[in-house]
Amino acid sequence: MNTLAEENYLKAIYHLSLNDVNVSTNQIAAALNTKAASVTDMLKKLADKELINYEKYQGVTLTYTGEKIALHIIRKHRLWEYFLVEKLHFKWDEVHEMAEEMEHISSVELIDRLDKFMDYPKHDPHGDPIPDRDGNFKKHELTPIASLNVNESGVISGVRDHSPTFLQYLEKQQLVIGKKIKVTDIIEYDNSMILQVENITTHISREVAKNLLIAI
Amino acid sequence: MNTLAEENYLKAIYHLSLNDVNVSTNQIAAALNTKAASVTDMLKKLADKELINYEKYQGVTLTYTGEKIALHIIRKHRLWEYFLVEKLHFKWDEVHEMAEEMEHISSVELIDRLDKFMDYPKHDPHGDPIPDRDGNFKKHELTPIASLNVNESGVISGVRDHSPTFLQYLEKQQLVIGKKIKVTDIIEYDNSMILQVENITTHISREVAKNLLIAI
DNA sequence: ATTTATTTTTAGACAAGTCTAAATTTTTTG
DNA sequence: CAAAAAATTTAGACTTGTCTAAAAATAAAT
Ligand SMILES: [Mn+2]
Ligand SMILES: [Mn+2]
Ligand SMILES: [Mn+2]
Ligand SMILES: [Mn+2]
Repeated sequence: MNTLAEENYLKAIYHLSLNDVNVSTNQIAAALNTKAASVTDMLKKLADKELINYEKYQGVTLTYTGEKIALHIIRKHRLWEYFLVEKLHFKWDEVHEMAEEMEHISSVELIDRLDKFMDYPKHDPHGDPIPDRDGNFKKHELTPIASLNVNESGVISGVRDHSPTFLQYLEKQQLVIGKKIKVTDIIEYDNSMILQVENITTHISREVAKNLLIAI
Repeated sequence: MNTLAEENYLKAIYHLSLNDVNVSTNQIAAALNTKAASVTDMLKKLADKELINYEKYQGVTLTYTGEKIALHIIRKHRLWEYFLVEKLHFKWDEVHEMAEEMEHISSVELIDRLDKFMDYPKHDPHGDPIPDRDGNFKKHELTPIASLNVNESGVISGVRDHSPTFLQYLEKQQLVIGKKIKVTDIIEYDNSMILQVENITTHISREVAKNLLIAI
């Protein structure tokens, strides 16, 4: 159907589209660790297949079909991540690279059965929503802890940075999905925040606060 | 590490090596649905990497390293087949094509945990042995039902033909792994065989008898 | 509104893997 | 054992996806 490279481009374009309506050649190149010239070549191919809308120098958007394909790959990625954590007991910082390979397994029946096997999980280990087989999902409105004021609270529900180092740090601080937190103080000097995480008090930098998301 | 194409060649050579010490270019081409010229190109590459012993016009054998890699791919293939049947409830004739893709997922830790998750199965859904992480397995000595005489019996433990049509036929006749069978008669005219499978009497052709394996 | 800087595209090349057609080697056979 | 047949390798070409370097277009800045 589509090659591995094409799938990776579609997925990257989808993710970049969440921040910008039109996605630029250079953004894609950066996301895929490749060069702008290579991206241009691929954009032509994807446009020929009518998976993206592409006008020279103007950046791209996904077509309806392109978005469906991207969402299906993301569905597979997140279901496999859930499987790896819930069934094989990997930690949340260990699964992304494996899922990058597994998301390209083509069988639709397989992924639907995997979904059922795990009882239709709604979110992956990082709190990201898992699209259903039609590509639909509820996008939960999350805010960074950084946007809270003193005495406000919420439940940790997602991360903005998926890097293993960040995830490992969070785990060590017990700042994991589902934990209820409350901002008890904000240090004026560097805007760092003091959190109450259940019984524990934790001090996090502004940087961390920006990348840790909560539902209020 | 190795490309998808290289892995498929190594696996094909391994399987063909079970029947012939030296594997020929044409045999590999047939097994992989490709052309002899393409095979020659790849054999040079695999020889450069010291994964096969190759002398022009003489056919190939796997090196120690080449065989280890082949066995690791086969381990992954069979563990995923087991997973698909035992956990996702696919039928034994449905899983091979999916496993052809899944066998290339690279993580060793993943496959070891999958192995543990399923409690270290020894055979895949078709009765083929699953190598352990070091590539070791007990090769069970199986014989085709065709080699039995009247009144001899055994337990169905493997198949020589893995095609969906054959597997579907066997399932319909209840001739599945683990069933005890006894040869009650052999028809002289066409060498077909009458079997007692638990309470049922079944009549199978010589062709089927040759491709259905039992442990005695 | 030009000039400069940045982004994007084009041109040309390369590696992997495949193919067809032709040349070579091995095997078979009369 | 020489001629024919079969198997294998080489030569040259093509596709996919990538790259560098140069050209063209767009955006930013004086
Ligand atoms: Mn991920
Ligand atoms: Mn995730
Ligand atoms: Mn199989
Ligand atoms: Mn099998």
